[in-house]
Amino acid sequence: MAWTNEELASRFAEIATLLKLTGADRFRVRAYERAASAIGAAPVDLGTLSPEEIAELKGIGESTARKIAEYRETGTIAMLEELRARVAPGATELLKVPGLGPKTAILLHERLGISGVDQLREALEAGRLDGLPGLGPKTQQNLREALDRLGAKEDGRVPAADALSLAEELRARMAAVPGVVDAAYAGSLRRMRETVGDIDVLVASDDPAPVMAALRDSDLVVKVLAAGDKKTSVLTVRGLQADLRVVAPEEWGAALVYFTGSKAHNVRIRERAVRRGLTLNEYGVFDKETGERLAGRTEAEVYAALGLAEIPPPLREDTGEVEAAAEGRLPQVVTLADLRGDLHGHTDWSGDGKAGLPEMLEAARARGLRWWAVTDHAEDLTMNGLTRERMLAQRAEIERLREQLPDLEILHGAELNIGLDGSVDYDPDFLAGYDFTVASVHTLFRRSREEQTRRIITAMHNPHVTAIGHPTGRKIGIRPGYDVDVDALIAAAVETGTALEINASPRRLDLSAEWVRRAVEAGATLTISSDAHSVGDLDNLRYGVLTAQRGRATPDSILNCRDVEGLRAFVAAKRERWS
DNA sequence: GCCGTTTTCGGCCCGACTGTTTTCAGTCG
Repeated sequence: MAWTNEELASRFAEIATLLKLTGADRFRVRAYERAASAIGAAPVDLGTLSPEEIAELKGIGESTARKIAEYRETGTIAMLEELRARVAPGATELLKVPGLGPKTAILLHERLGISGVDQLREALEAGRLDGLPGLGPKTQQNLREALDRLGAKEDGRVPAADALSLAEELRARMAAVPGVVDAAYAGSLRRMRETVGDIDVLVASDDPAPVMAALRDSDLVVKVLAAGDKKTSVLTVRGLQADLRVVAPEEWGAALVYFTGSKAHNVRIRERAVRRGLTLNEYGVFDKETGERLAGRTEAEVYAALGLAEIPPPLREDTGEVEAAAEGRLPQVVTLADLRGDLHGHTDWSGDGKAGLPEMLEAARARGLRWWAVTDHAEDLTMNGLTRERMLAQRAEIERLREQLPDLEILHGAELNIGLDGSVDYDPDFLAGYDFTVASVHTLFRRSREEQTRRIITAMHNPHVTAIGHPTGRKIGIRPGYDVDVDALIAAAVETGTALEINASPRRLDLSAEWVRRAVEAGATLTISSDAHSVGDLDNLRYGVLTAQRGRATPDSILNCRDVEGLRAFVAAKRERWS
């Protein structure tokens, strides 16, 4: 079964871009952009639906449905081919230059025949842009600098893992400025997208000037891109743009909604506001007739004024969440407060753990967890693994610590290694001594899809394997992971009663939100696991929760939302059924 | 091109900032 949505979405996005370059009506362009996003986010493979069913999806009408059918039948779309023939091949890359939009791209092409960034560079150097309307010396200089930055990075987005610490640092510095009531990072980072294009920091204060100055003068900033009374944009040391917006405290909720996005979500709720005789902007919800202010201090207040339940940030992608919130059928997604324990964590008993067992346990307890599974590496991982003897010694140590930490339940587990044949470390009797195990692939990534899939499914049939760790092995921005049929893993997880991990490390987020959604729909049980190697890593659980929210997972799908008896019952059920 | 608490046509989100515009267009988010 081919999964064609992503491919289709990119074709429609291309149509939208090409239409812009032909000067098409902007609403028509927006319709294609919406169609692309609706296709990309559809929870079912459009290859399996009839044209009538496809046209029922929000944002997809008759015309788009016809083009989808055409693409399925012929492998292409005539309109797209015509546009490709009309627009010069390099023209779309002009739109990737910050500050250069469709109007300027068309102007450059019509007046100077420019249809690519290299041609633009040459024309700038030769002074051929002089005298064109709207392209004075400042604009030309901005274009030169934008072209230089464009050459320095491959694409504009970086893994969220690379932006989080900088965002947190910026937030903390802004929060420390006198007069600041609240500070948060927003944008795609708050929605927990896997990659982000910039960092958005929002501050509530009645005195914006010192906050703006604190950012401009920061040692984290290499260039100020724009500086106004309400908004400042800078380029940071890591080449990532950061936008700062300061609002009054009573505007905080409205600004947080606006700055968190997504853009498509904002457009959707503003349309809803207009239909109800209201105006929504970053300062609040207002009555259109009287101008009276109706909401703005909190996000919940803003959504309520629009007749909506509060929508968790990861769901704000205009993929049906607004309609669901209006009809009271928003999924009650898992929250950090729902987590009672953590099922994957390391100590310095493993070669790669950085903190001692007592420290890790105390840190888990301090974060409000009721139980914590110690899962150091098993012996087959030669560098970091523990022998049987060391494992038994650790178990004895845990026994002692249980008396010292009466309000934290300690589970003794292990992170097992899945061999190429699907076997795991130790023998069945030894494995039966663990309270819980997670089994992961750590070696031989470059095997075929069939081998990898068979390997993991075989491990799932082991009665002592409770969960599969980081099921695809990817590291965002570093490596794609091994080739594996995740749909088959999900089916086997349901069949065998094995849990699938949502590894909460921002570098992994594995399973991804898209796979979480499909696993939840298939009825699988998931874990949200920190995979902590240090005390601070325990805070990564929140990124796992946000990923689970993006995948619309509710607490009943998440193993670590159960109390410890519930967890033990899950482990026992699988052992009894398959032993 | 899509869509309907204004329902099959006439609308389609809203504001900040920049530069070159002497009142606003273009771009961005």
